[in-house]
Amino acid sequence: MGKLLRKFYSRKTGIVAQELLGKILIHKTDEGIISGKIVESEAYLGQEDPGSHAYRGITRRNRIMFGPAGKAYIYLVYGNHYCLNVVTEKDGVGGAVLIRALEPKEGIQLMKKHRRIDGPLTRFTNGPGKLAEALGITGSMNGADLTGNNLFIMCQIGSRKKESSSKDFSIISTGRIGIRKGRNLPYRYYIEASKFVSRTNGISKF
DNA sequence: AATCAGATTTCCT
DNA sequence: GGAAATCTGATTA
Repeated sequence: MGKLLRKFYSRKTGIVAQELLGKILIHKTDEGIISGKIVESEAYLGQEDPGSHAYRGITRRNRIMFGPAGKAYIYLVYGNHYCLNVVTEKDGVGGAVLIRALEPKEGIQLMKKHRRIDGPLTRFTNGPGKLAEALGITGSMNGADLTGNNLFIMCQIGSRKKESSSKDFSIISTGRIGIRKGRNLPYRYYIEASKFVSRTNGISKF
């Protein structure tokens, strides 16, 4: 039940992506705490991964990916949605994990307000753009330090068991969603049987 | 299931 | 200058 430290993030992107499943993402806002369990993630590697923003080296947009691990890499996609990634790997190496879906925990009312919707809880944060909006995350937070006190990730919310590392779920891996190059690499991971993932029908159509 | 508008930045030519 | 972009919600059939 501790906050994840830089040591956790500063490893291979694929490992971090899988180990983030089941962890709790927390955003402390002026209005209150908003949090959820990470149930879906995608690994985006460095220069060797054609699907990654880092593929062509450092640019103005992706420079955060090449910096120290444990920072937030946030960008605007398709003109209207923000995506939250956590930077991985050693300083100087490109890599990040896209957080694709959460299971809402705290701040449900705030999520509802931010998203301006009602309806089933399973649709509050089942997509990268949705969860960023629900948590109040915008591009102005690009580069935020996840080892700080406003936006961070924890092992568990007050669990009495000394669960340590015993995962109580299986991980499914598929191709990544919404990209063209490198789409068949199995770098998307999600918790089997979770009702809060963005989609369960495996690899998206070609 | 399939299509489409929305809306804006980034990066390559 | 222009294509492409780690998406979502609504509409059509």
